Amino acid sequence: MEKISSQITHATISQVAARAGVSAMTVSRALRDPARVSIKTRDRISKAVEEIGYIPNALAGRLRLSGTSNIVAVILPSLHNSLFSRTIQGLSDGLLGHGLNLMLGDNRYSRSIEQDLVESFMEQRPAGFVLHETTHTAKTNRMLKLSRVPVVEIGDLVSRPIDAVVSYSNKLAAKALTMYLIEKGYRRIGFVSVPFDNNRRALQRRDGYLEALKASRIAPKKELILECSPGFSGGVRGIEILMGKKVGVDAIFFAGDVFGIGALLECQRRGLRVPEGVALASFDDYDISGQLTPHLTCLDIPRHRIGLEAARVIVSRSKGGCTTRERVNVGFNVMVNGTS
Amino acid sequence: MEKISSQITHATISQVAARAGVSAMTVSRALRDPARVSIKTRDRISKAVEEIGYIPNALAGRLRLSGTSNIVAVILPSLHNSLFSRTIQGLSDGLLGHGLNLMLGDNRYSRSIEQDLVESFMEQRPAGFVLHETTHTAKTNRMLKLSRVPVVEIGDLVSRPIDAVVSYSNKLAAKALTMYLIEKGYRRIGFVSVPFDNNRRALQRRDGYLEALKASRIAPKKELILECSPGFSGGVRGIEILMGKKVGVDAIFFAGDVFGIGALLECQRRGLRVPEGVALASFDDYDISGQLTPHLTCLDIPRHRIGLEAARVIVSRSKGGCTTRERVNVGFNVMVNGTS
DNA sequence: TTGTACGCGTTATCAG
DNA sequence: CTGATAACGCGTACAA
Repeated sequence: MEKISSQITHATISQVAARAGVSAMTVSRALRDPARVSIKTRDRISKAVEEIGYIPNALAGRLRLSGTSNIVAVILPSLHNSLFSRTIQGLSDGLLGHGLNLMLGDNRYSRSIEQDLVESFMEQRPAGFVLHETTHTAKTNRMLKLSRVPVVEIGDLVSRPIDAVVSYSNKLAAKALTMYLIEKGYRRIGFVSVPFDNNRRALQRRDGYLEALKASRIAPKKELILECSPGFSGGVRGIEILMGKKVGVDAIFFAGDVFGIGALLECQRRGLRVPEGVALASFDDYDISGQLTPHLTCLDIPRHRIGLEAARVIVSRSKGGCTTRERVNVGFNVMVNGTS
Repeated sequence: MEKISSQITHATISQVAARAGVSAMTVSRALRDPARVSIKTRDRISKAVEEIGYIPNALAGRLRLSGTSNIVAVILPSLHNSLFSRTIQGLSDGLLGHGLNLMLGDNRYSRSIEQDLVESFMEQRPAGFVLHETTHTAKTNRMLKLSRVPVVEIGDLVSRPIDAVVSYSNKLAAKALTMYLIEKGYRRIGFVSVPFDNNRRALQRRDGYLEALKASRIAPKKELILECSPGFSGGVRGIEILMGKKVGVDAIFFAGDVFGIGALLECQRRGLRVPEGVALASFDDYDISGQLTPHLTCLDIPRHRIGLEAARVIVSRSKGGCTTRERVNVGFNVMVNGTS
């Protein structure tokens, strides 16, 4: 890391003080607790502040308070995903007005990058962490626990979070949607996921799917479970393979990313009727889904609310509220629409 | 703003020093410039660092350097928009490996919120600002100029940026796409935008559209220019109105948000053939566009690259590189596809 | 109501 | 190669 030189100039509190003809302390007070400063002095100070464009130095201020910054560190797997945008927006909404700001990083689905980010962010002494990932390297866990900084995990409703968790159960959600398909009469239900390797959420969803089958005494078939790489093309590929001659499915559960949308559009291109030819269901209700006909049957996950609640938890903890383990289940809804 | 109490604990450099049996200074050196510390000492120190889980305090460090933090402040109109996700991802990619982190805020399309954010972020003494907006309040301008912090504006290729600009010309882009439509033979070209009020980018796009008409000696018609609120439904509304009986258009340019997609889907629902019944063109190539048939004719704006280049400029300036006004034109492409 | 002294955790400088 | 000292900008505690 090279040196960060700079022509950057910032007025200091003593410059304001000099200009206003008072001590630095009086300026500090005028800014923080105006009532304890005479009106006359206060006016002179405000004028000086305006004139030289003084902006307090939070680095110094927070340091003096021997404390943390007013930054909340957020680490998501990727920034290029509209689901996460909704969560980020929720966080921003929830932090607004509490003097807390967002610092953002993406771990590119890698635990080791997450570890680097946590370390780097920790150097800023953030007021809290929001992590989408729920499984971490040992070192990441150690850093987070040692610092006792508020941590909210949001990717899955784990039973033993580091600190707090705000999420939904990926497993139960997947199970619920699968059960719905079964009740609806479908028996050969395909399951298309992003690659399972090391992806806890994907595995949880698969488990949910399998549990639903088991509960209904339907034997799972290996050839009905697919791993596809993210993107619309994954959904297309899912249709290609599962609608191939040998497999034979009557419904497909697209359990990740934008697979469901890609699949629905591919069906339309193929002239394959949905749900008559094959029923489709997917995780998450994207904005675009509602524009397609038929509207995709899906799981509605309150992504924005996850951000909002995570923010609430961070705010509460950073003010010294609850400090015991906390689990917030935001739940999910099975949205029955036209593709099933 | 209430007090931020905290049980948060962080080891200090002197604790490491005590444990390693050296002075704080030696620890600092061992971390920053290992070559100047004997191997033996260095090992003892690393051990101590590991044991107590020491993470440097950037607040204190940067303060001593009387300088800026390693945070880059980014302010976008909204976080819930996949275009901005691409820019954010580009920024993240471009900052990666330079020891700079992202701090993020959304101004909700309001200049006064932007002003508050700039002030709040400035308190963190960021290494630079990236602003999507190109018109600011007087105070915002003042704060940014006074601090001499690197600023990159990215929303439009303005001629006199505060500091630097990395963008494309909204006007030329809109003009180019309109010209293309005209050359293609269309004469009654509708123009659908987000509301113009105070939105410089929207106005620039309209100007480009009007210039293209003028250059081709086509008289602009008021009834062909529409303002719709953001979202797919704006595109739907555009179709509803412009395809109504009285208007009569042969092509429509959707100059904002996801209008083009909403419009194309609405045409499909209506059984309106594209481009035979009406040609469609839109700003920005969304991921989903390529999945629709026909693929939308559009302007391809390199959103990710804008983030990347903006990051590059910030990095360069924060290292004391170029400090004169800088304009980076990332350009755009007219992507001719099936809807025209 | 206002000012002084000190310390937050770190690092540049200079001495040893 | 290592340590002592001072200073970064601000706010608590106390004194005036």
